[in-house]
Formats: sequence, structure tokens, C-alpha cells
Amino acid sequence: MTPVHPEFVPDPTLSREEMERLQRDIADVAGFEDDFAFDPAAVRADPTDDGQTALGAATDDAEPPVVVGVDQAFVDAFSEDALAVSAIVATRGSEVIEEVHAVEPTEIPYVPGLLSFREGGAILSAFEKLTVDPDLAVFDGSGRIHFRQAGIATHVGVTLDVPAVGVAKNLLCGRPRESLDEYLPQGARVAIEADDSVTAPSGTVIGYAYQSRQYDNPETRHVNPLYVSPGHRVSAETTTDLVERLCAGYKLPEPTRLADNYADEVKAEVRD
DNA sequence: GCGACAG
DNA sequence: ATCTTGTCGC
Repeated sequence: MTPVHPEFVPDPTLSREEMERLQRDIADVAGFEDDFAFDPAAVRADPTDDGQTALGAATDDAEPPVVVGVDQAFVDAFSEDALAVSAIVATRGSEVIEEVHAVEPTEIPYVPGLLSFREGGAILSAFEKLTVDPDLAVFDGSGRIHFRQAGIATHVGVTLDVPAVGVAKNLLCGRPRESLDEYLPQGARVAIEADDSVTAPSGTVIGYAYQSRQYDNPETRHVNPLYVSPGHRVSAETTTDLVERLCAGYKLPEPTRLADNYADEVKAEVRD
């Protein structure tokens, strides 16, 4: 698939000010409310999940929506001329239906808040090779949890106009409504609100800390939560619901894990 | 000036 | 993101 909004394609040669202005423009047209055609209750990733679990049954016997996981790996990551490997794995329920990838030289270093300008080009190149039409894209990184509400999930989601969510392992900005230092049981959700560093009214819920995996005993080891946020055409609440459905016993959603592994495979081949 | 920062 | 064996706890 190709960009619906070519004017939003991330250009690494822009000045920092131009990048930030583009992000504000993207956030203006981004959809942070549900606006997609598939049934969220039909989304699943666990092969042992027949769709009749506590999460709620699908309304019909239709095939599960197509969910793509997107992840990057780098060859010579700390070098100026590092190569970005972008991998996309398309899934339907627990089935992998397509895998595509793209390898491109990185143009700029990693800068917090400008990640999409470093990795976005390779991601869009990989999407051009994708033949299936995704119902939802899951990105590694933030969406609305971003200074200008335009993290990589929002940037790419809006550019392709595809429903998208962001899944990050660390919090970029915003303020948890409750302390995340205490033990959170599996399934716990803590709202992440906009603070003064975010271009949204203070208190706006821009995402959630979601405890996708946790050990039963609070005294022993603990797992860090995921930070999920809307990318495009999905609300913060539904984003969390979808990520919950896509997790199958591991901390990360299944499409993300698959893309993670595939990116590593490609990287191993590329660095010969 | 201080603090804080996805991958 | 990346470099990496063993090791602790469920």
C-alpha cells in the first residue's frame, strides 16, 4: 500500500522546526476516536482462543481482521551509516498471512520525539511491498503519547490512513494518573494524562499503562507495563482493548513479537 | 537553570 | 535500538 497523504511522508532532511510543525499538522488530522470497519471483538492472536473467552465473543463467525505488526532492527546501530530493517508481519487471528521487509540507510540519529523521521522511510517502503490490506497496524513506539501527539504510530497511521495503535516499552511523556511504582496485577490499566509537555489540554487521557503480563506473587519479580496509545482512528480505550486481545501469554502483542523476530532474521542475512 | 526524553 | 552467559524465580 502507498501513502494516502504524500505530504506527510517523513522527510529526514527537514529542519527540527519543520519536523515539529509537520507533527502538529498530522495531529490535527489524526483520529483519536474509533473509526474503523472491523469488529474489535473478532480480534485475536492466541491459537487457543476460540473467540468465546471472557474478553467477549465475536458477533459472527467471520474471519478475524487482518492485523499487521511493524518493528525495526538495525545493522551497526550505533554507526552514522546504520541500516534500518523494517519488518511487517500480517496476521489473521493466529495465522501469518504475509511477511515483507525493507532495508534502508538511516539519514539521521535517534532524537526523542522525532523517531518517525529516522524510521518512517523504511517503514513506508516495507508497506509498499505489502499486498494485503490491513485492518489495523501495531507499531513499536508511541502514538498519541507524544509531545505533539504525533508519535510514530500516528505519523505512519495518518500517512497511510490506516487504523493504528502504538505499543511502547517506555513512557515518553505524560503523567500516569496513579503511581506505576507499585505492583500492578495482570490486566491493570492506568490512564496516562497530558501534562504541560503535551499539546493537549492538561488531563486529557492520551493513552494507558497496560499490564499485559505479570507474576502472581507481588513479593517476587515483577514485569513493567506496556504504554499503549492511539495511533490513528482508534480511541485510547479501544487501543488498550485491542492490545489486550492481541497478547497471547507474553508481554508484547503477538504481531509485534512476530515482526520483531522477522526483523532479526533479516538483519542476520543483511550483515554478511 | 533544572529535569526529561519512544527506538 | 544493540552487545551477551549465566542465573534467579515461577
